Amino acid sequence: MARSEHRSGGTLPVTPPTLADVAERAGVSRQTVSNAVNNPDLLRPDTLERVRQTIAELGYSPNRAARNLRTRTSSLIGLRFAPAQEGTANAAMDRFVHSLVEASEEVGYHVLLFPGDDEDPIGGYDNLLRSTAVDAFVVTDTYLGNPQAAWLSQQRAPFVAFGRPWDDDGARHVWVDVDGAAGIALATQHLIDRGHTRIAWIGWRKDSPIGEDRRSGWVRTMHANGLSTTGLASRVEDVVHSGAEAAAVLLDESAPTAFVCASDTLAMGVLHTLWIRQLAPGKDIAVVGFDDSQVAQVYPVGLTSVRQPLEDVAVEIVRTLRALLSHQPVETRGVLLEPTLAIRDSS
Amino acid sequence: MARSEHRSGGTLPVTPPTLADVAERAGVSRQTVSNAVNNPDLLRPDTLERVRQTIAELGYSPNRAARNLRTRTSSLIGLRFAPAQEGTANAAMDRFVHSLVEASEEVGYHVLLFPGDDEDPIGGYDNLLRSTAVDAFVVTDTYLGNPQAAWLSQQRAPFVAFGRPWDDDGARHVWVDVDGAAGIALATQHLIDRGHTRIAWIGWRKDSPIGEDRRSGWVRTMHANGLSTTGLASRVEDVVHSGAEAAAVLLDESAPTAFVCASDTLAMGVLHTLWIRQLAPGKDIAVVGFDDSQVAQVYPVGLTSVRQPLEDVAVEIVRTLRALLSHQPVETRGVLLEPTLAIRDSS
DNA sequence: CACCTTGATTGGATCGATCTAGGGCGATCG
DNA sequence: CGATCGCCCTAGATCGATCCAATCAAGGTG
Repeated sequence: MARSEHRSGGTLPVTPPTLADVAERAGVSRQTVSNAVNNPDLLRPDTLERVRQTIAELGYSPNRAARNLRTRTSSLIGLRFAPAQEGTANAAMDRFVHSLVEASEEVGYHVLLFPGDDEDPIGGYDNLLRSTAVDAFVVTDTYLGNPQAAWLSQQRAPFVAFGRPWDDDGARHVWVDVDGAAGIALATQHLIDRGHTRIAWIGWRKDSPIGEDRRSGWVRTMHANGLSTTGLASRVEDVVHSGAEAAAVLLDESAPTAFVCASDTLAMGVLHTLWIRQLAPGKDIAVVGFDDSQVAQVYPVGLTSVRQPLEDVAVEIVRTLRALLSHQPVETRGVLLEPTLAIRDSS
Repeated sequence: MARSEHRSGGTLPVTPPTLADVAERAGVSRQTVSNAVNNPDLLRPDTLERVRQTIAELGYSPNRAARNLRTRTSSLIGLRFAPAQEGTANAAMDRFVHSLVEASEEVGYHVLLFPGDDEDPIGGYDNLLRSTAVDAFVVTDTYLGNPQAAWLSQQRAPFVAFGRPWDDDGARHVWVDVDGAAGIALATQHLIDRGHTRIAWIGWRKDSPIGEDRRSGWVRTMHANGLSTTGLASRVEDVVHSGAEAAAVLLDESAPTAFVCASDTLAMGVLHTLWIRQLAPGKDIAVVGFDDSQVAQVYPVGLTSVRQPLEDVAVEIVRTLRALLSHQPVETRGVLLEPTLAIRDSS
């Protein structure tokens, strides 16, 4: 069975070299080459060296499809990719995806993106699962009572969620999340340390568990420092002008000297109100946002913001996925990571 | 050869049904089932119906790995994913990736992300190519004289670039790009229509071909309207404070009434200077940015910005990729798309 | 009626890797 | 000294789909 000749180090041959090519050239069997790649310990050192050299000469790399077929794995992690919403400052996805790609690469996995369809939220998952196109999923939107986590659990599909199963106590899946309350507590304490006592909260509507969680960090820290929260909180939609309006009302009614916000979007609204009223952020009134978005970073004054450790989240998720996929017992059902505070001139 | 029974519509079976399972149950050969999936026209209508029903009953979906192995394709498009740089407003990647994922899905492709390594820019490409893990690539960073495009061309690897081969006239690859000059021309004309005559340009350093291209749109439009550009241009680094400094200098020396910037990042710098000088954006001085980033959208005043038609870019790229992969002759080597202007209160 | 064409379907071979069982060989042991 | 063990390696079978060549039935032609 003569194969086309392979040029070494030049352009890619029309058909890349196969395991059999390497085996023939190195004078060993196919299985030995396979072992050289996957179980080097099984080979005698000199054989290993010889095979490795041949692999290098031919520029051989195992054919993914063949390997996937035989091992019933794909080394792919599926991720439904939703873009940042227009008109908001929410930019977590971008950084998270990058972190996930990096962390996956470290352990030999790649990230496969697929689009989301709000009308058929599990369609994309189902297709990939049925065709065994991916080994596992990372689910990022567990908060809205989405059926994905439950559905995947039911299918026995391996997945890790970024986000706690807020509304489902019975959820049995594994998750990684960032402690938003701790982040807001950090921000609140930071403001208190700067001498503020009347610190207002502008958060999301009450039906958002994430929003309520973050809010609790503010309440907790205020009370722990003997400060009152009455009349200092507002719950609105996550859009700029809502933040602006809320800030205006709070300034009029309660005269706070600082604002802690559930998002950078809301913080931008606060900054807008300050600008209108000729109040200097950071000097007259302090403002803190959440997510350390690009907006927070490039806003002229610099917006202090709670920064999620997305790199660590990604690493933790990949670590957990590996454990799941190798059928090791996963010790903890959930992991909660601590955010940090990116301090800028607005506080 | 008895197989485990498959429950219909319940949890996924331990091993999903195969083509052979469907064939046996429908009382036809494997090839007929394959044809029902891939070449329905070959089947007699009643046979097709019967096979389709069986496929539905079993919840059969072709195994990707097997198909990939046999057809030597993967239906995957590789994309090197670099996150937005911290401290800039550049957010094109996020939206572009989403558009690409959507456009790919439409034609049965998925997007595979892999990390970039500045020290070994072709490493990721090489691995995926050798292991035939992807069918093609989308290359997004052609501008920096990166060796990727040339290397991929040499390897005969199918790819489409998002971005013109600025510095390589001999480049023979296919590309899709957005006409930045036209976008800036649009912005400039918009300002002229508003009555501005002294319109300043703040762009990137001269060694950026993209920056020079965008600048040419400003020059062209100014001259076409009989307006002078002398003393009204500045070239700086793409960071906020450089934009702020440039704006300050220009205001002092040339008293422009409007600024057109090569990026939203620079525009934010301009807005900062205006804020310091108590000048109202949109009233006293007009400002236009580039990229329609989240920053432009949530900045309190609302930053007018040139918006790249990334959805169209993605569609065009996928269309071109399909042509490449089906070995159809690609009629045009490059496609240039027109941006639009997102008009907000800053102008 | 023999011969050819067309349409619908089939069975074996194949893609390139890994799994499984087993073979060769030298070292160790009773 | 033969049996046994472990190490290193090999050959055939296999994963699940598609390619290819061949078969069969039905219809048209001379």
